[in-house]
Amino acid sequence: MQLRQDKGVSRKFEELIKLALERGFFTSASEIYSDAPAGFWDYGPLGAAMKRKFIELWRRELVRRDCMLEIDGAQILSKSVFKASGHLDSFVDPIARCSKCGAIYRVDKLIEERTGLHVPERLNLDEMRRIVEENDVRCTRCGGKLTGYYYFNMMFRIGIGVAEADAYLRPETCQNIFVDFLRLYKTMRRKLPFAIAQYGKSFRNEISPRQGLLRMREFYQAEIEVFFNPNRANDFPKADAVMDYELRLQQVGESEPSEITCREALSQGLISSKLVAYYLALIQQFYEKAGIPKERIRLRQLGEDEKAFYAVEAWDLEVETSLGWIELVACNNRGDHDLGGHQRMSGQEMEVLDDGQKILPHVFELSMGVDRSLYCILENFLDLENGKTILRLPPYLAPIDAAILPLVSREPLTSKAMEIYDELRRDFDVEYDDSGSIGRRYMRYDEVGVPICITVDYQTMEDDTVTIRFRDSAHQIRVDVSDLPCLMRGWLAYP
RNA sequence: GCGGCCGUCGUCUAGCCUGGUCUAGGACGCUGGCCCCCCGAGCCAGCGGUCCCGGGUUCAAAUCCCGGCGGCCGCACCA
Repeated sequence: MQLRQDKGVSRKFEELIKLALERGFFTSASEIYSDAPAGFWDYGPLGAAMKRKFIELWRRELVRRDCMLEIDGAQILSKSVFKASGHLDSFVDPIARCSKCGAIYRVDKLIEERTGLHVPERLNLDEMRRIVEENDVRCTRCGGKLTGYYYFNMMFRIGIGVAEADAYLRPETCQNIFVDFLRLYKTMRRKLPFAIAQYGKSFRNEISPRQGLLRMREFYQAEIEVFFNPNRANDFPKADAVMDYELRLQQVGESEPSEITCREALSQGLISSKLVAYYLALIQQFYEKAGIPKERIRLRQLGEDEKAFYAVEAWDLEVETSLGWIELVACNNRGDHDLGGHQRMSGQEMEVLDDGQKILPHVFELSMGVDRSLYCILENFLDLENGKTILRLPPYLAPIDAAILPLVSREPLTSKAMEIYDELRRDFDVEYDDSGSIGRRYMRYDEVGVPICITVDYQTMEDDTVTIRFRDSAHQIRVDVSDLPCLMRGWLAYP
């Protein structure tokens, strides 16, 4: 049930991009230059503030809730890291060029398209060339022969120092976590199972970035890597608390998700272990806390042909938008792919003691696309009814907590409003605004999701009370100025 | 990267086909003033445009031609 439109992007997508540009959520990077490459975006003040609040929710609902360790790693990592992780060899597309017209093709896709033969993921270039020649696969445009076979690696390669030694911008944040695993395990005094989290930038040289924040070349990930003993993945008492929680699972071959408790999913064998069930529950709950309605969330199981090269079990958390279902979190069981790879490559033994024996931990990850998540949340709460734009964000995700507005731009109301602004602005993200009629200002702040407006009027001058006007209902109440900090903390509180 | 459509103030757009009257017009927004107002009020003034970039044709290019860059959709890839 894709909601994808036949023509153009959705109206909501367009309105959101427009709002983002006009009000400072995000804008394309290098904008004023005509050579600005696609796939790079700058967050403006409101976007940066909202992202900060989103990450704070992530810390609250995942990192702190589950006692994870959070690190902040380098974005440039050595070539060896990516040899070990497999990205150097496997994070590639096989490419060939038409010798006549220069058209560029993905060889595996072209073979499948022309011959119907399925090309396995890890077939090497020579074999692909052989298949091309045996089946006389040619350029679809001019019929020319294919030449110049090579692998296009989606990592950005960079040169370090004057010698320009090969290194790469990380294509996923988690490699730092794997490389640092043993030191963290030893120094932070953890026992399996435990998780390490990281929020930061990743870089992928996408062939064709599209759709604003949804596919970028430089993007934020918030990743969680859970290290566990594969023999004891069901010895996991923490999961008991979520056993009756209903996951919205969509298995391979199904077209709709179905709600099923963790307990039931485990007994039917849909999920490999209690540990995996627990983390799937946590991530689904996180998006519910972010305000996405449950029926717009699904955990879709990936088939063999869809999974990343390192995954042995994979679920994507997806959210339904006006553009269709968008993948926000890859939930992958990476097995021992990463620690095993780094152990072989570095010679550093990665095995740890658990349950009386040395084992190489397996990894289950929750790899979240932050920018995509922000898009989906913004779109979800964008209300365009009645010719007005109201961004009905949960208060704890709103970039601005409150606006402080003198009813009219005249003394002593302006000074009084400024006084309240001075009083609040170190504890809250508040703005002062006396420009334009009060109605216009209410609308202005509705558009960017400010949940409450604090209006200073003539009565304020008499009894030190202000009008509180709520974004979602437009209802007003009167409160004492001295009660504002306490009341605001309540209105902005997490659920 | 291919194919289709497209690119004019912050945003939306008129003009492009039929080159000159365009030193590019309007609306919304924004700024200042009057007004002093509890849900986008009104009036006045103002700011704001490399017409995506580069080249070509022409006496003359937003307009015609070529190349590039970018956007959207489709193919594909993915957080």
